Amino acid sequence: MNSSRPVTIKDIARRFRCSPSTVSRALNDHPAINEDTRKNIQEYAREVGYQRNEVSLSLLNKKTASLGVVVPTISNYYETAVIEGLHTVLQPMGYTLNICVTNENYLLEKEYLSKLLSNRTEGIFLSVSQETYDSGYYEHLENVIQRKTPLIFIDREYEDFETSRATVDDYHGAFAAVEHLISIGYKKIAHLKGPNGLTVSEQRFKGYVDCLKKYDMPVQEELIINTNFKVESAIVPTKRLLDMASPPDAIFGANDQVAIGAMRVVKDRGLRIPQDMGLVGFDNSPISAYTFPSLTTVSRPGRKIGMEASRLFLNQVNGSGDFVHENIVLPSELIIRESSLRI
Amino acid sequence: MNSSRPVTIKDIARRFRCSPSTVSRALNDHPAINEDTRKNIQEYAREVGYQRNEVSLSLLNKKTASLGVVVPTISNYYETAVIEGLHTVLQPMGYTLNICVTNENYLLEKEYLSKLLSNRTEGIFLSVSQETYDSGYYEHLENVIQRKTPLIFIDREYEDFETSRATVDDYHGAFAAVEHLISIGYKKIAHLKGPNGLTVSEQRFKGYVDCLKKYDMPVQEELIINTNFKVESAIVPTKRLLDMASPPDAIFGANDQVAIGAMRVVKDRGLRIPQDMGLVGFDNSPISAYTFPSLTTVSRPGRKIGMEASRLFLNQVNGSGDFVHENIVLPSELIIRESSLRI
DNA sequence: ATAATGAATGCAAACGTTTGAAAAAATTTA
DNA sequence: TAAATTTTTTCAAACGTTTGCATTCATTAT
Repeated sequence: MNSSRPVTIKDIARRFRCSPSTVSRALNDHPAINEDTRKNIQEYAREVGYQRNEVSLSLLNKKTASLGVVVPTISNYYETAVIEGLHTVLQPMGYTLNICVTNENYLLEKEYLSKLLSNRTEGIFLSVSQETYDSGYYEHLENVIQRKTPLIFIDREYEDFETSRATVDDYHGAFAAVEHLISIGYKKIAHLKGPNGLTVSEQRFKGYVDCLKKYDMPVQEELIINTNFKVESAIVPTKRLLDMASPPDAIFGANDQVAIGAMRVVKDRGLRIPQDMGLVGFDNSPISAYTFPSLTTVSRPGRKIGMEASRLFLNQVNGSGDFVHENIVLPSELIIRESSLRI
Repeated sequence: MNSSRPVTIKDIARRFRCSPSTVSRALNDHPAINEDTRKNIQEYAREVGYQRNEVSLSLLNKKTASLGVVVPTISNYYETAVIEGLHTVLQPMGYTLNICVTNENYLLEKEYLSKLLSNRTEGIFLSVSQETYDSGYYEHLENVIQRKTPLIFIDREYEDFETSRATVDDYHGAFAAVEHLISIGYKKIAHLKGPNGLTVSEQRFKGYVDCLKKYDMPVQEELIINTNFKVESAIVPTKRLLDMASPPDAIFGANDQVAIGAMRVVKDRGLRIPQDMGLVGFDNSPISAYTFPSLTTVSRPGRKIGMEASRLFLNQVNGSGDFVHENIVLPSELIIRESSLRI
């Protein structure tokens, strides 16, 4: 009663004066077990709250049914949507997700990967941290590759690694967003860029630049300012844009958060959106539809990414040895709302 | 080279024609091992990418260093803040967090708890799902208690369970919010309530009701409408409020999301905030400071809750047997911003 | 009664690691 | 050179479970 040691098969065996094998078979409904024995043992097991020790089974079968999800953050809508997608597919298959948050920190990422391998995780979904990306380190991944643990990149990738990958087409999403602003008639479009070095930031930035070029519009250094993807980080940059001698008439934010930050500053200055200033975000976060005015944005199918990534993993696990890595790129979709609809 | 079986201590022992014990001791810097042997073995181990199998160690030591975090959702700011708090304290201590999302589903919650126990998780942080709460089921918890696995409730609780618990003082937060609206001079205050049955919803609701009563203001059924805590769910209810013969002049939203939904509807109707309509939310989510007007709200220290919950867990683990359960209630704080500052 | 069958159970090894105690090997001391 | 000491290594058991094979026991057929 006061001993909290979990009851084991051996305990039950002692109680019934039989061998552990018999108990194991009884609990697993093995046919070669006497009906009465089976019933008695099962009943007793239920009574004393027996729960099979999965750790020992993992050791025996070399299967842990657990997967690692290593992400830089979980405080954005998109990341949680991805996790939800992974969950939707993998949970019903008996997998447990081990979510590790690196806070964009290389050392933590490294430690997590090592720990996951030590715990014999059967697969790893990785969105590399910014620090890792910046530094160009990749030794911590070699171990994963060497061990042939399936590794699926989410969003961020190393070009020179042979792995599967699921990504949103940030480039074309950004391109479409800027093209839309141009089509409406905005002439001078600024960009609140995401953190340097991240694939998502750079791809969106590239979409922005290429679109301007396509329409023979100048790409002006002073119209491109960095943020860290958080609301606050858009405040100062936006003020700087508005303080310019000839300020932009539209802003393309690298995500909804910074667009919303910009929206606030613009309105504070008494400018009207979209008449005086056009505004586009990225993510299609739930709140973007309910700002005032509602925010034109680019949808990013996080849930789908999670589900696709799961599929890639399952392919790799179930497939034969000569498995070919896939690179899934899901389209992003421009969602036109009030913040850019100047008539 | 092509065999992906992880290299074990036995493999290394074979290679050096020594016993596994020697290898184990060499890798762990045991003093009774010859310096040369140690160096050779360590070098070779590094070369072949040896990583200790933690599963076998878990079995041996009956320690898994993994903790379960069972929450209904991770798509809100608050929940992720809590997880971050847990993380901050527990990660450096070597614990791995196993995050399980129940989607407010009883069966899933039950399955997760059972799985966590089977995996010999050393502690569980639980915010029970709404379904569980509604149904009043608790058998799935008995197992946890019986096994003496430390169980820390976060926010939601069962009154009749002897466990530790960390919570925000929703009641007084809500009370303060409504009192603030009254002090400003708002006369008819509506409430966009959270899902019925949840402690957080009910406590905030109770704070609202009690505050009205304190100031001899009537509690009117038709001014209290349910939402599901999401932005969209505030739209129809707010419209219904505004369509009333004599509509309210202030709205207290059960969280920031619904307050922001309400804000949108109110502005669509051409009403001014805070002049024609006062508005208060709950959570102090990052975006609430940057809406236009910025949203008066009640801060909810999610990070702190996570850290406190960690502390409760550690107390229970390190403490002596005659451990007394603690019930931490952190204060929430009214953050006054523009949406309620009618002068 | 005995051999042959079938049903029910037990034995032992395996998964990978650690660890106290014993053994072996090397070194020092007398 | 033998004994004593120290250093280094090995043995064996343990963690909890499963499973092929061997064993026991009861039943049936001869």
